Amino acid sequence: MIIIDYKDTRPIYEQIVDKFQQLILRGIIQTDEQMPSVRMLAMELSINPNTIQKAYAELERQGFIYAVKGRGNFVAYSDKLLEGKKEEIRLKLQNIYQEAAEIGISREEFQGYLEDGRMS
Amino acid sequence: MIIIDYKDTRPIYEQIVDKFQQLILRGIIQTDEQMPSVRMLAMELSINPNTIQKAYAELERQGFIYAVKGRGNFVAYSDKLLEGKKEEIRLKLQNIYQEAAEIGISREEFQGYLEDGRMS
DNA sequence: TTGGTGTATTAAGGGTAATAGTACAGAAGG
DNA sequence: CCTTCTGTACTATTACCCTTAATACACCAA
Repeated sequence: MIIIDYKDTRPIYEQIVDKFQQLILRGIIQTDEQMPSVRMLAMELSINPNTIQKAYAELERQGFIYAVKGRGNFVAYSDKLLEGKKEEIRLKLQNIYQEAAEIGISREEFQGYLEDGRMS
Repeated sequence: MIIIDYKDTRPIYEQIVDKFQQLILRGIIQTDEQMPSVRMLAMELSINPNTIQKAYAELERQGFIYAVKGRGNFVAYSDKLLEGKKEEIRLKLQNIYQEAAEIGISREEFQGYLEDGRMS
């Protein structure tokens, strides 16, 4: 379900956060479904429980999951999460467009990248 | 010419690299023009010469400048640099589009972000 | 010769990521 | 009640990267 990419320069906990965001937003893990326990997932990925703990704390902070002491972590999906993610993507797109503009790429040329790329 | 943003989480040397890439790609500093000396720029920005040195080494590695011992660093612009930067932007755009697709955003919706944003 | 240039080296500090180990509290089931 | 699972909290340690600091050396030009 989760795979760590050690070639990725981002920290492990961040990769885990992103992966679970995807799984939740795409409905692969559904509302109120139980997340893997901190210790189980740590064992499975051969990393330290503290790292999972950090990822789960972040997911809870962002509203993706909720924790019940003694029972586990559960998915707390709502439409607001999807909207938040969309907004994040809008911002990233803006930043790239700005970066393109800064080196003299016109809006038309930029849009062209999206057209002829036909990105998978 | 160069301003360091201490609120930025990226390392200083990376900010300097990016800034000079822009200045060179936009033609504000032109081919064979002399770069500020390592020591001078360090003084001006109130940072350590080693940090500038690291930025210049990276710029040289990427082909943006060339160094002449005892004389200074000079701009080595060529069209290939602009093409390289465009390719980098294309890749970033692809990654974002893929991220959008992964949470169920259609190509049309994604293109819409570019239209109605009217990004400055 | 003097002063400015790039370059290399070593040492030290600070921050963050990750690991390791321990401890405590709550829930579930026998 | 007891055991075992769960989350949570805390400290210590290791490792890596960024940055500063202080030198030292080689090269070029005036």
